[in-house]
Formats: sequence, C-alpha cells, structure tokens
Amino acid sequence: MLDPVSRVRRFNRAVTSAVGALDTSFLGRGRPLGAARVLNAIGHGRSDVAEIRDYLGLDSGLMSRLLRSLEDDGLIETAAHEDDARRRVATLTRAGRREFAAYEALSNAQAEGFLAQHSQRGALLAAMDLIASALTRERITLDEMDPRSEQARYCLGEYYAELGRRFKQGFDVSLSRDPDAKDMRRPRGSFIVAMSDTLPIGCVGLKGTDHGYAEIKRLWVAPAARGLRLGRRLMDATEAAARELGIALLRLDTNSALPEAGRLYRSTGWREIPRFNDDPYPDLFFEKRL
Amino acid sequence: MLDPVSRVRRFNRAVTSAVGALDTSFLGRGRPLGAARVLNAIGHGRSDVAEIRDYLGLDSGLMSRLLRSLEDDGLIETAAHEDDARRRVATLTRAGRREFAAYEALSNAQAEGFLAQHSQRGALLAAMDLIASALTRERITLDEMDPRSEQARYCLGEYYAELGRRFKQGFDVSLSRDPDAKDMRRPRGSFIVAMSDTLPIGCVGLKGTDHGYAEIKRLWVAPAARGLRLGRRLMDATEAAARELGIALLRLDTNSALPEAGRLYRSTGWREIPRFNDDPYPDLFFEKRL
DNA sequence: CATGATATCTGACTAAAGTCAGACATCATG
DNA sequence: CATGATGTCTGACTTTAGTCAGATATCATG
Repeated sequence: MLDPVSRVRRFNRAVTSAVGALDTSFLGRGRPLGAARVLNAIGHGRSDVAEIRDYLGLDSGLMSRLLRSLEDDGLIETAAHEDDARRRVATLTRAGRREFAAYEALSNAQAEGFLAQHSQRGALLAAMDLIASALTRERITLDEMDPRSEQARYCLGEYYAELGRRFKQGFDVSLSRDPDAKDMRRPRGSFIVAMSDTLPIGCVGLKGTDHGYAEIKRLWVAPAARGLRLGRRLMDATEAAARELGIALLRLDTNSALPEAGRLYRSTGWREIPRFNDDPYPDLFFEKRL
Repeated sequence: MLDPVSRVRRFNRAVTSAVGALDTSFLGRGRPLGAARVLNAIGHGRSDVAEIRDYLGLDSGLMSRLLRSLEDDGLIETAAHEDDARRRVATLTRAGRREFAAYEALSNAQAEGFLAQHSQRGALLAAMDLIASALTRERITLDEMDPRSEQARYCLGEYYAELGRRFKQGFDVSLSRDPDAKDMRRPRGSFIVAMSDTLPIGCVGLKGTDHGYAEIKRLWVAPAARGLRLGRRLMDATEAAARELGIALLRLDTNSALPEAGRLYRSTGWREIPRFNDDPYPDLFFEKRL
C-alpha cells in the first residue's frame, strides 16, 4: 500500500503534530518557548552558556536576552566561568528548580499518558528506542570506560541476557571464562561503551593476555541500535586501541547461533582458526593480525 | 538503565530535533514555514480553505493572509466553492505545482537519506509504522467499504499472509471458504476497514448467510496498530452494523494459533460452541446473541 | 424575504524569534 | 605587553506568527 518513503513521511507527519502538542503544553506556564527551553537545558545540567546556545542553535544576542529574562524572573543566576572569565555559567535558583520541576512534571505526564493509551508497552518502547537511536546516530559516541562502571555493567548484563535467549542451552556467565576487569583496562586492554545521549547502546572489550595475542570479548549492540553499523564502529575502535597498545595479534571466539557476528568478522579481515580455548560456549574462532 | 518514561522522553528529544531539521530544510526555499505548509496542504489535495485552516490549526485572519501571499507569488488560485459561494477553494497554478514538487523532493530526499543510513530497513519501518499509528490513534476512522475496494483487498492480502506465517501448515485461501463479496455488502453483510491517515490498518467482515445467523470473518489488525485496542473497536462496529441489519445471531470461527483473537472474543461476550462448518483451518468456534 | 449563522477578508494590533553591527572584557600567543 | 581571537552583551532593527474586532457576502430557515 505504501512505499518506504511514504511510510517515513507518514511517520514525520504524525510526529510533527505530536511535537507541536508538546510545545503547546509548555506554553501553559506563561513563558515563551525559547525561555522555557533555556530553563530546561540548564535544569538538565547544561550550565555553560555557549554549550546551551550551541545545543539550542540560538544566536548569541537572543541567548543573552533569554538568559536576562530568566534572571529577571529570579529563576537563574549567572556567573563567570571559573577557568575563563569570558564565558558564563548559569545555575538554577531555588525558584528556578521549582519551575524546572514543573516542566519535568509536564513532560513526564505527557510521556505517561502516551504509554497508558497503549496496551503493548514493550513493543512501543522498543520501537521508540530504535527510532531514537537511528535519529541520533551522528551523536553516538564511543567512550573508553572502566569495565566495572555502571554503563559497562549494564551492557554486560544485557549481553548475557541476550546470549541466554539465543543459545539453545541458555547461558551461564559463571561457566564462561569471564575476563578479569583489569585485563580490560589500560595498559593490558580496554573496554569501550557506545553511548547515545545518556543511554549505553553497545560495548566491546579488549582483553590482554600473556600468550602473545589479545582477545576481543563482549561485543554487543543493543537491539534498538542494530542496523546503524555500530558493531563495525566498535570493532574499529577496539582495533585502534589495540594498535595503540602495541598489540599485533587479535583473537576472538563466537557462536554460530550469532550469525550476524560471524558475518561482521568475516567481512572485516578476520580469518577463521581452530579452537584456541576450552570455553564451553563458543564454536567459532577467529584471528586478525594488525 | 532507563525507565519507560525516560525512554519516551529520549524519543521525544530525538524527534524534536529531527522535526526542527526538517522545518529548516523547508525554509531553504525562501518562504516562511506557514506559507510553505499551506502550499503543501493544497498540493496534497486539500483544496477547501476551511479544511486547510482546520488541519493546520490557523486563525482565519492568518490563513487569509497566507493564501494572499501565495496568490501574489502566482503559486495558487482561489475561487468560490461551487456549492457554497461563502467558501473558497484553492488550487495550484502551474508554478505552484512546480514549487510543490520541489518541496516534495526535499521531503522525499530527507526520508530516503534517513532510510539509507540504516541497514535494517524492515525493522526501522515497522517501528515507524507502529509509532505513527500510536500517535495518530484518535484520528483512526472505521469506514464501511466494498470488500473489493483497494483498501479492503490490501487488508485481506496482509491477513492471508499473516495466517500463512502463523499456521504451522501455512494458509491457502483457496482451501478456505472465501466469502463471496456480495455476502459482505449491504444489505446481506458489511465490510469495515480501519484507516489511519490514508493507510488501511485493520478490517473485519460481516458475512450474511441463509442459516439464521451471520458470520464475522477476516478480523485483522496490522502489526503496527496492535496495542491500540483496534480489534475491539472493529468488533464493536461490526456488531453495531449487524444490529442495524436486523441480525440477531453471530457466529465466527478462529484458530488456537491466534490466541489474541480468542482472548478478545471470550472477553466480549462470545461463547464457545461446537464446530459449525467443515473449513479445514479453524479449530475454535464462537457464537454471540445480539 | 427577513434573520441569524457561516466563511472569508481587512485593519490594527502584539508577541516572539531572529539578525546584525559594534562594544567590551578576557584570553592565548609571540 | 601588544595583538588578534573569543565569548558575551546591547541597541536597533526585521520577520513571522498570532490575535481580535469588525466588514462583507452568502447560505439555510421559517
């Protein structure tokens, strides 16, 4: 009935009017949208004036006036940046925090209302995650993190849960050779998390060993981020980290129940090799020389 | 990592900036957004001025001025409505059609660009359909149509395809008792299609018989529209149509491979009865007295 | 055919958003 | 410490969007 482009455009129309409705609800607090947006940006932790201006795409003159109007209303205070007195930082006053909380309540109510009208929340949220990830694709960052960080542990938890679903025999991490965190930290290795906004959507570990090679472990991409070629980006980033650490040979193991992983490795210069460990889960083994 | 409300809000943020970008691309043609929107509404076949005003939510004074500016630019012409000289209808001139085509090209390019950056189109489009249906929920209409209409045939095709996927033995419509179109037209029966925008997203047929009852056939809801309680709305509408036609007893057959259908019938006053036909596919039979 | 309702248009506004040039203080650099 | 770059601010605009009170023409109705 509809070709793909028409389907995207139907989505655009639907979403345009929904965004308009959200904006209108913000006007209910008697403040123009521009000022409300600046207040909310500050409330969400963007204190640096230049950063807010950049985020909202505002002219410096307009930005200055919006800040002044919020200041006059007693909602924010501005001060010189402590490292650079040309820059200004804005913070909410007590009244500003109250006002910000009111906007937050509006946003939350809107979101809850939307969820409440739908009886299949899981599918709806999964669709929203997928689209949010696709739309913010250029803003996904790959950050090297401690494998014990909250973000890393979240990714690993999701990864193990997915293996449990996809392996016929399930997955019990205690039976697998769980890499020691310190093997995935500099200088022995590395752990990279892909972040979209504040949401971790993928990870990969580089585990140093004493056997003349390092291993790639825990490559995972959130279902919502699949199709964005994030797996490849994560692999490229780990290989770059490995080169930086002077690692010349990489190995990894995987399972044929994860065909997309095998395809990725084969298409990016990895060569299948015989089993090189006795982990019970993998049945495919690869190697790549850097 | 994220609770449902935060996930919805992440989606809102992503979408707000995407919508803003689309608006900005429209400004590239040197015309304010308001005028561009009116031009596009006319291009998409909304000729009646009041209808456009209602669709875009514009004040009559503003609308009038926007029309005048488009007219001054030679892009549209307005004339009195042929049935009611108070109303005006707007049509594109040759130059207007050219300009509209340029906007269409921008929209299409944007949609294509978005699709092109994603390697799992099917999943992305399914997510967009789902969200578009959820967002336009209040604008879904149930329209009685000829079962031979394009919209009805599209729904039936999707319905058969889904049965093929969900029945272990597949589904061959020629083996099933395919109802005659005239049995699903007034005065013997009815066929209702649920429309979202111009997209059919569900259907149900009421088939008149000569056995003292009518049958509900072909109840289908598009995957993108599930969770909106559309199945129930469709059933309510058919039952209303049946009452109108003086039908006192309804029957239907279904299959236990479609558990959501069974749940719907049981929760809306249907009573399971013994097999009443020799169709090879159904294994569950229901009846409801009106 | 008088009357009230409806659809559009015009004039006279206001508010919000955005633009631009230049002023000013501060910073980084040689 | 002179110089050019940077970040913010102010004043003086323009454009866009939106509001509101009539004016005008037409329609539906009794």
